[in-house]
Amino acid sequence: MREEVSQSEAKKRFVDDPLKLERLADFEGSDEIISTYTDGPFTDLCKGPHVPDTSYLKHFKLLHAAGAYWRGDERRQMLQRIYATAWFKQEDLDAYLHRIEESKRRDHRVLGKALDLFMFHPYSPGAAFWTERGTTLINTINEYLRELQRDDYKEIMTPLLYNKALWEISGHWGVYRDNMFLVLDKETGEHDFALKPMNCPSHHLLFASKKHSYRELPLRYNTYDVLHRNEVSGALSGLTRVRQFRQDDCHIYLMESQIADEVRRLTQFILGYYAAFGLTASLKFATRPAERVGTDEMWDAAERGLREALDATGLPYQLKEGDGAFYGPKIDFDVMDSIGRHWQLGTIQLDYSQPERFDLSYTGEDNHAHRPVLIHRAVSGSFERFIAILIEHFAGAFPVWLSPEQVRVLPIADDLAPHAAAVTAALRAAGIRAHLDDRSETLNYRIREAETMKVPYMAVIGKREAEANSVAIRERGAGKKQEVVALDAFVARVTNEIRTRALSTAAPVGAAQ
RNA sequence: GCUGACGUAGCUCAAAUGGCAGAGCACCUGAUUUGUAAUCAGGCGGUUGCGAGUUCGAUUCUCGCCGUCAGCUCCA
Repeated sequence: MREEVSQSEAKKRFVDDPLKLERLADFEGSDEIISTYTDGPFTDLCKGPHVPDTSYLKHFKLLHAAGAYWRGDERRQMLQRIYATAWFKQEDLDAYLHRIEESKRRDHRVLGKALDLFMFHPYSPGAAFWTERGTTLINTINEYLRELQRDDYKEIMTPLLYNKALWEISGHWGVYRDNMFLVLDKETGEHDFALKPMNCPSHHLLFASKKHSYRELPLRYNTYDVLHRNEVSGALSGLTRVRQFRQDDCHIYLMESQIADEVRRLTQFILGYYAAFGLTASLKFATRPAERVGTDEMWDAAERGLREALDATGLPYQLKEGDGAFYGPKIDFDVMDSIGRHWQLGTIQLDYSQPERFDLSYTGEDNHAHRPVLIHRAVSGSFERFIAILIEHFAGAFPVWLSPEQVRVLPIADDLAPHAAAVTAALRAAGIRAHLDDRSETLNYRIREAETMKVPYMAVIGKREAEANSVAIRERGAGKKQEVVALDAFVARVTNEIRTRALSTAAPVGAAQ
C-alpha cells in the first residue's frame, strides 16, 4: 500500500534507521514527494512503484546474495543485498531461469578450456594465452577484417611503449595514469614510460609526420596492436574484462563535409560484419555529456553532423542524451546474440578535440592549413571480448569458416591410415583446416571426441570409401545420419561454405556415391 | 581496489574432527583393428595455490600473499 507522507512524518517513522534518515535528508527543501509502502507489518521508504502486495509475486526465486556499498561508495558501510527474480507467470520465471542455465552452459570460460582455445595463468592475470586453436580463431576473424578493409584502409603498426610526454598531450597522464602500466626508465630512475591503453595518440603522431592534402581525406588508419589497461584486480573476468587486449581500431581523419558519407559507410560496414556472425545490432546515438571538452558550437556541429549522417542511413536508432564521450558524440552498436543477450560492441565517435590537442592539419583546396575532424571507430571492440561473445553465441559450435578445425578425418582401421592421410592432405591443399585422427582407438571413441570438440565435419574412411575415393560425412550434431560423397564433391562443398562464410552447413550436395 | 566464498593429480570432483590423500577422464605401455558418441588390462601422476606461525605432527587451525568466482566500484 502506498502512502505519501511529509518530511517530518517520514523522519518520525524511520527514526531507528540512520540510513533512511540520511536518504531523507537529501530531500530536505526539495519538492520531492516522499512515499512509503506497507505490506503486512513491513513499511519501507521507497519512491516506488511497488506491486500492491506480495500475492502478486507467487513465481519467484532467490538467486544469490552479495555485499553492496551503501550508495555505491566503497568507503561506506556494506549492506547485504539479496538478489531475487519474480514473474507474473510460472512460464516466464521458467523461461528466465532457463536463460540463466543456458548462459552457464555457454560460458566462454568453460568452453574455452573444453575446446582448447585459451587459458589464463596467475603470472599474467587478465591476459589470455591463446592455444593453436584459439589463435586460428583470432587469425580467421582478423583475415576477414583485413579483407573488408583492404582497399580503403591503411593498416599500420605503432609502438606499444611511449614516453609520458605523449600522454601529457593526450590528457591521459593527468586523469588515467592509475589505469596505465608504467615502466621504469633506468636512466632517469623514473616511471617515464607507459604501455599504450589506446591507439589514437600514436596514430596522430604518424599522421602529423608529414603534410597531408585534402585529396587524401578521408584518411583511414587501422590497426590490431596490443593495448594494456590496468584494470583493478576485482574487475577481471574471463575474456570479457582483461588487462591486455587487441582492438580492431581505426582512426579516420576527414573534412567536416565528409562526415555524413563516412558515417553511412561505417555503419553499413559494421552491420555487415556482424551479420557474417549471425549477430543483429541496434543503434544508439549518444549526445554531449555534462562533463566535456570543447565549445558548444563545436558540439552543435558535431551532433548535427553525426545525426544527419545517422538519419541518412535510414536505420532506426535510440537516442541516449548525455551519454557521449567527453570529446564528442557517438553511435554505439548494441548487438544481440543467439539467446537474446545484449552486448555493446562497435562504436563510431566524432572527435573535434584530439585534432586540436595534437595540432593536426591538412592543406585544403585554398592552400591553407585546416583542422581535420577525427572519427574513432571500433567494430568488434576487443578481439578478446568479441571471441568470448562468439563462443557463447554459438555455444562453441562455430560455423565451418570460423572453426579452428573444420574436418576431422577418421580411418576405420589402421591399414586405411595411409589413404586417410592422403585425403587429409588433399583437404589441406584445398585450404581446409583438416586433421587426421588415426590413433588405434575405436571409431566410436574418436567420433565421440570429435563431437565433443565440436568439429563441424567428420570424414570417415572405411574400405568402401578408400576404394571409391569417397568419404562418409558425419555432420556435427547430426548423429548417425551419414552421407557418402566423392572426395571432390566434399572438398567443393566445404570450400564453398568457407568462401561464403555460411552460418550453417549446406544442404546435402546430392548424389555422389 | 573493497566485501564474501573458494583454491586437493593435466581436467571434473571426492575425502580428511590435526595422524599414510582417492575416483573417473586425460596421459604412458600392452592387447584389440574397430562402420558412426567412451574396447580391455596395466602403469605414471600430489610438498592439497605460495610463504610464515601454532603444534610431537598442518593438507586441515591462525596470519600474510597470489589467483579464481559472485557482487560493489571502475571501464578514457
